[in-house]
Amino acid sequence: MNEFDDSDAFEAAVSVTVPLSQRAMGARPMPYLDGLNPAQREAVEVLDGPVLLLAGAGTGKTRALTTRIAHLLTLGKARPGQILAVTFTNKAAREMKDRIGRLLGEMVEGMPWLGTFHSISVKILRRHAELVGDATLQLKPSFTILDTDDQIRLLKQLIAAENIDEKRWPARQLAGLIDGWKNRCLTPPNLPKGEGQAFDGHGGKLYAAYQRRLLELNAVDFGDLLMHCVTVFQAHPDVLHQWQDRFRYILVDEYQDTNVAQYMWLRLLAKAHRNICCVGDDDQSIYGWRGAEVGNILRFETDFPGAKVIRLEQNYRSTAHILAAASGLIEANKGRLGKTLWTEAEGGEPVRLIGHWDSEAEARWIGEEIEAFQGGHRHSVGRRSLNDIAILVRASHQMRAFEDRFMTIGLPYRVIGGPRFYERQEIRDAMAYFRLAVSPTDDLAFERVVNLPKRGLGDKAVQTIQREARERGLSLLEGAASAVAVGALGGKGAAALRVFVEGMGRWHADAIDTNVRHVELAERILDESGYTAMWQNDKSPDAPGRLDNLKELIKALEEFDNLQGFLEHVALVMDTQKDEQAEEVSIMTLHAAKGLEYPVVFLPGWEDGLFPSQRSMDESGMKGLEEERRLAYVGITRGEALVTISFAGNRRMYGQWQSSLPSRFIDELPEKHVEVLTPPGLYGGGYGAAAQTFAQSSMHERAAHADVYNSPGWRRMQERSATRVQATPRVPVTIDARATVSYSVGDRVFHQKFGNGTVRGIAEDTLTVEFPTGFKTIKAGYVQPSGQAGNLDDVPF
DNA sequence: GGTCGATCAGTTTTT
DNA sequence: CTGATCGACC
Repeated sequence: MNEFDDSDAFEAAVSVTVPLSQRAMGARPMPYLDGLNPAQREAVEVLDGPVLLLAGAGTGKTRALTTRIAHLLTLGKARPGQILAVTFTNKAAREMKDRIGRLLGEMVEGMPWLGTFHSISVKILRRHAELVGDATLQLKPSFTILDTDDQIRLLKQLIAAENIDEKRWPARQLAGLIDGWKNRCLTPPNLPKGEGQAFDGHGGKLYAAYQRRLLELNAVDFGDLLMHCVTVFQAHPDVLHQWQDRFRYILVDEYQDTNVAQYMWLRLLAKAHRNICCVGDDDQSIYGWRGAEVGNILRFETDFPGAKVIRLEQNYRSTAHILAAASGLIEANKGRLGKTLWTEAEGGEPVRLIGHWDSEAEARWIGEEIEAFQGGHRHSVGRRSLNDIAILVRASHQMRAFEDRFMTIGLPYRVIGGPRFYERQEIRDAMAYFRLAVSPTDDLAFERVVNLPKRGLGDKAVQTIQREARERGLSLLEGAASAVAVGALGGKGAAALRVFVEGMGRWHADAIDTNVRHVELAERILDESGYTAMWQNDKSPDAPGRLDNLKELIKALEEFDNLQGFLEHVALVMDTQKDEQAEEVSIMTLHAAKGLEYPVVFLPGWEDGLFPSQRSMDESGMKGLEEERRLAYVGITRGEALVTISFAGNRRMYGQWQSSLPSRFIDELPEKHVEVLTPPGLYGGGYGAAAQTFAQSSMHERAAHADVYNSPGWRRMQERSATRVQATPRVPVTIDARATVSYSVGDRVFHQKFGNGTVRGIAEDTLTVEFPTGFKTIKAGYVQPSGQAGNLDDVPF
């Protein structure tokens, strides 16, 4: 319970990791040091004083970091509770725990201060909550953490209270501003005058009102976690000293992504002993748009005079061609700390470059390439599992072309980084019910679920409840009870509200009763409130999926002792790792790909305006362009064996076809390491004369009002490909469809995305299905026989 | 109070 | 072309 006395039992375990007896018997004392290269070894062994570890892509950064921790522990320089190790994501924290565990035996839970900036800040803040606020009102240690939804809802109320036209000044925008301020640790009183004028002159005032309201709700948002910590440290030197003493060694992952608040947080904690080791790569800084300051890493040596800078440059991931292409590109950026990645690996294929007629052709071609890989008919790279292949796009809307295409040809894929489990609507709704049952004063949760499922309680009823609550100084739930009692509400809404309030009373009683099993209680809340029924009665195609998610939520509850503990956990650890066994191609954004690696990588959409993104360049000029270039660098360096860059001359955007020029980044790639492929349909590609004629005639048409094929990039492609014309082999591949069920025309089938439909045609394993949204051609493996087969009511005409 | 149509905007995302 | 959001109407 009390993290202050850490885990002594655990520390005992560490000391026996390498028992003296074993050492005396000749066991190597530090086996984990074996196999490190000289730079990595230095990174592990220079323990005291400030260290900046510049770790290029694929250079064994995590290994160095985790080994360093193992080394600190083994040498007895610090106990586990005295090491602060910060990451940005829960995933990274989890991975570090796992790897330290593997290095030192089963001690995974022993690092209480290994976690994200936010989770560590919560732990710190809970101990000093009363120092946040003013003489009239302070935060309490039981504060709740608001998610983005709650935050927006709150801001909407405040904007309305100020009589501001919410249409011209949307709450989202204000949320963004406030976020930006908190990222820079600007509290309302410290906000520069000019900045406070943002949002039609009301920015500063609304910010102050918002902070006040949060305090009243005993709540904080994500930005507050860091900012409050910093302000507490600054205002209370005694508190700061206590933490400075505790954390003898500090390690920071992805330092290039830190914002001002995180930077201040770290500096304050490291000021006394200066044992801080920051790991990062200035070339992979891609989060400037959300407050990250590359300057933090560039300035490290000035911030910590005498800092030791260690470069990890030996790459263990990619071929020399891939590294050279990436390095050549990133050299165009100014103000880098500078690194030269190298590899011992020999051979490998150059980075491939191909231009396509349009975005559909691009998707088609990539689909065919992947099928060819799967069949093992392609390249030195050999046969590849779908799990080895990733498509990395600049913007998520690019994914659609691939999804559509892969759906049609029956190529299994997964999208990484979509809406996360705990961000889904049904999960948040359920969570709000649980929150309210646990803390009946959670007004935001009340507002979320009071009319969900529909209970006939609209804006007016909610206003009545709010008035009632305010007048009597009650929470909304109590206010609702009171409104029912005094008969402030008429009609059926009153009856429904009574049921809701009574139910909530029962659930709360059960929530605090340790004899009631929380998993069962959770299920009961969802059933008795009518929430489950709401989705059961919902006929939309995603309703079954939502019910599944709710089941999964209940299952996740089993790992906790009570609802309270679960809610606490979920506020910060908003991800669940689902086992990904299936063979699927991964599709994701470049941002989501950071830190990942794949043998085969496709980088489509390298067109000026899309990548680099026009908006980035407009908003941030050269800085923006450089960040885009780093993004390109991140993309290329994800690939291990084969990277393929492509662009399209035409792309459908907002329903309109728009022509585009190849990305300027293409011309920045070093030619020696690039092989230009000939697109099918042009210059005698694999599609035959008819396709070629078609392509060429259309090409002239296009050229009439777009200069795509006169662009430098395109011209150079033509020059390069003049000597080698490579036909694209088209290998027919049968993708193994899942369950083999046979269908006949007229059968009812269900599809995850399109819902229920009727089979109208069959060709081999491909079905033509009529969905409410239209006809689709789909591999049989992608649909299931519909449970409602034979129900004539559901069959159109 | 709920539903349906018009209107409008439209990167990248973690906690 | 989509999807989200808001206001008018039932």
